[in-house]
Amino acid sequence: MREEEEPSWFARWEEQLPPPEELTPLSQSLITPDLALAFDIPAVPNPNPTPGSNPSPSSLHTHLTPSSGPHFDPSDPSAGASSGPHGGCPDEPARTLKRPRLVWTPQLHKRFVDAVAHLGIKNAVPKTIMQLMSVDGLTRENVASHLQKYRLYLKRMQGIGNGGGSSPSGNGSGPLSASDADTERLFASAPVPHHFLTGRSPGPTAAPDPYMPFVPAVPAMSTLQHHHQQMGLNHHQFYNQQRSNALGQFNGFDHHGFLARSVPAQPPQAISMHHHHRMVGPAGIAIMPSGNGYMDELDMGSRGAGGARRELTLFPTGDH
DNA sequence: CGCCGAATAT
DNA sequence: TATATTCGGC
Repeated sequence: MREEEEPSWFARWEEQLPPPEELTPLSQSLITPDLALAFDIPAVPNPNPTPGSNPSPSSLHTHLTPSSGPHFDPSDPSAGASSGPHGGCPDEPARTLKRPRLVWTPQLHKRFVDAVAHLGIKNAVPKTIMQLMSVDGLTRENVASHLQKYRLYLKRMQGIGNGGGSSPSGNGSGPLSASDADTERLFASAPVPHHFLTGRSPGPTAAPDPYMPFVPAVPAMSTLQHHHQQMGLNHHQFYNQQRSNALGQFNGFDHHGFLARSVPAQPPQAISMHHHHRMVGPAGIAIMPSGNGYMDELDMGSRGAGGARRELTLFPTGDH
């Protein structure tokens, strides 16, 4: 019921940008695929050395697919080690190698939703969404797959006539599975724009939604337009920001060149593999006090609950 | 052909 | 399961 909140949409975006720690894992794209496969480690305790002291082993980190750069040169010194003693395929064409499954974390999903919101459901197609997201390594297929699921999710909600954030429980026409719960938490982590459910399309006139600041059909991405110091960011700056933060600095090798070691140790699969620990109420109801389990800085920042508010609040419970 | 979207596969 | 891959239609 609060709607007068209209800070800068981009400000919010910036807010959502996860700290470097969060982005680090994304740089997985850097390591050569074959290396990752070679290292296909079944279990690695804590591949994410977050100095903060938040031993949450699962979720939260977004893994990006290894950027299959057209001509990526995986000449990692450390990486080279793997290609040597194996005697499999000496020359490893990055292509034909399977990328690790992308894990859609709340952050990634948020970007996804924002992009879709900006485009409008009708105009939101995988390729465009992908471009808007500006996530390095993200493929059209990745987005398409997620989009498909997202659409189904929206559809369900439409039927229920509720928008945004609450579980469509109570809907007798749909057996709720654990899968739904999981999915819902993810989707619930990002607010669903109004026009989504109403099937509205933001025309050129654009509705006064906090989601549609401008949205060019496609970022012309022309040369740079230096106009720093501007509150009303231009698309370029906007996107630039995104890009920088989205995947973080996949460019630089990790702090100490340990990337080779630590990264392959973090196969996305492994993460999605074991996620059992969940706190469930006696009645079997998720104990999500405020609604969703994921609480990014966004929420906290807005609320200013006062008290502890820093870092991502995965799960308040360190229980395991 | 590329792309989208739904089905299908893993 | 969630995500990837395939397939048919524009």
